[in-house]
Formats: sequence, structure tokens, C-alpha cells
Amino acid sequence: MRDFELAMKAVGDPTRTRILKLLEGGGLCVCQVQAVLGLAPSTISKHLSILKLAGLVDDHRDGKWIQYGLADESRNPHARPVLELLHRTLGRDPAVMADRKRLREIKTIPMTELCSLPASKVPMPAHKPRPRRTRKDRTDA
Amino acid sequence: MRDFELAMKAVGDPTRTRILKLLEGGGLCVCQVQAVLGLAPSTISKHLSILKLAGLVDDHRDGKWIQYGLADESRNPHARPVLELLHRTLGRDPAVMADRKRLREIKTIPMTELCSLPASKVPMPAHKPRPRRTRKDRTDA
DNA sequence: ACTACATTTCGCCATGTGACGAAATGAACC
DNA sequence: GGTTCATTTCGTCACATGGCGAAATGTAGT
Repeated sequence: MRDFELAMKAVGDPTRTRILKLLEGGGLCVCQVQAVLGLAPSTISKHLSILKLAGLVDDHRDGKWIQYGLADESRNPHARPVLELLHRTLGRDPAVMADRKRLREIKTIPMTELCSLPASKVPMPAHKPRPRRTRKDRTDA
Repeated sequence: MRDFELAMKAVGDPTRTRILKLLEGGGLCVCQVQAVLGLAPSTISKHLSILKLAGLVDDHRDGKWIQYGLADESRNPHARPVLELLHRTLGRDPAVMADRKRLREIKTIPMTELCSLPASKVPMPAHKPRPRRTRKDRTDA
């Protein structure tokens, strides 16, 4: 039951659903996903780790980058059915289609350029940065 | 996408999964579900309303009680596939089997008795009540 | 070994969620 | 029209979740 819960919670978040739908087109590295979704790298990484924990996604190092892809042999028996359900689903979803389109653009950019890109060049969705405190601020206090 | 999210979030909670698996055996009223799961009526009601909002569940009044059952015609196009997936799943799950067993016991009790039962008689899972504050306490403060 | 840099971890904040009890609701039945 | 009583709503609490930026990690390639 826990495994089922993990799988369902994992797909139950729209950001993670978008990631999974992206991965249906083949493996991607974190910075590619990041470029498509326009979220912070740490956020993407967290989502991917949740998907991995749920057994929906596999990763392996590919040179400098880490490739994530849909799991084919999962420790989670529920992973396969869930991924199949998802595969039959949301094919025409506007957000998913937009993501796919953006991914096509991004795949034209060589990886060596992509990751170091200053969040312009590739059109990013709007961000609203807020004032932040560093880890050290707290330690000092 | 929102509908997909709602459906997945709805099944992503173990309590709601248990409810859905119970409903596979046929429609039930709130107090029957409550008797099986051993949670507060308000909690059950909330879960059912979430399932209803997700289009996974239907309700209709049946005399004094309100029957809940799995939705057959849902406004949510994702409801059907999700319910089918669930139906193929967790059939041997220990918690689900225990719930089914308990449901059989509970169905032997006439409805007129069941709801007014003081949370004994039918063996209830352990509760850990915590100190609570009433609505009035706050207004007075 | 050093450096560069893709990714992860950490700490924080805002918001969401699941549980409860108390109180409100509203249908059924006198 | 009043009463009863199953169910829902409301208010609150503790904890989970999703986002960010800063800092840590660790591999690749010099």
C-alpha cells in the first residue's frame, strides 16, 4: 500500500506529471528539465528524487550529466501500471503540449551551453524572487 | 490536467484508497465507512467530499442515510481509468483485506443500531485522543 | 591535485493536508 | 412545527509539501 501511495502521490503533483510526460520523449538531464519548466535546479532535483523514490524514474550518469528516464524495471510493482495510465493520458493537455514544444527548442541547444545559460536566451516563464536569508545568517544569530 | 491531479491526489491518500476499495464491494453510508475505519465522522465526510470532488464517487440519499458509491458516469474523464487501475490493484493488500473482513462484520449490524453505537461493541482500532479546545474557548479569550 | 560545474542537500518560508471536536444543517418522522 | 439524528461545516492543531537561494558534493577533465 505504501508503494501505491508513493506512486500516486508522485504523479499527483502537476510539476512531476509534467516531468514524467517530458520523459516519455526519452531521457533528459536535470538542466534540460529545468530549462523547460523554468524552476530552480534544486526544485527539479527534489522532484526527480521523489519520482525516483516512487520507482517511476531511473537515473544514470552520462559523462558530465545525469540522465533521468522512465523506469522500465522498477522495484515498485505499481510503477508500471501508473506509467502506462499516464502514457494513455494528457496527450492533448495544453500544458503538456507547450512543454513538449519547448523541449524541442531546448534540444537544439548543445548541452555545454544550456546549463550555464543565465536564464535568458531560452524564454523563461516569469519568476518572482523574494528576499532570502542565508544559512550563515541563522548560525550567527 | 487539474482533473487528473485531483483524481491522483484523491487516490494518493491511504485512507481514501481504503474507502475506495471498500466501495468496490458496493455502496455504503458514512457511518458504515466510519465503523470500518474507526475515524471521526467528520473526517470520513471530508474524505468522501474530496473523492466526490475528484469525480471518483457518487452519493444519493437513501432514506435516513446517504449512500456513497464508485462513480460510473463521472464529470471527470480520468475517473474511470483511475478506478479501473485501482480495481486491478491492492487486492491482496493486508490493510485492504482486513477492512473487507471488518466490513462483513459490520454489515451484519442493522443500520438503525450501527450509527448510534458508542464506539465499542464493534471492535474499534485504537484511538489516541488529544486535549482539544472548543470554538467558544477562542471567542472568549 | 585543482578547477569547473552539474547536481544534491540544507534551511527557510508559505501554503496545503488530515485529523479532531463542536456546532450547524437538513431530511425523515412523529 | 418540533424532534431526532446522520451528515456536513467550521475552527484549530500538527505536520507535510513545494518553492527558493546558498552551500555542499562529487565527477570530469585538465
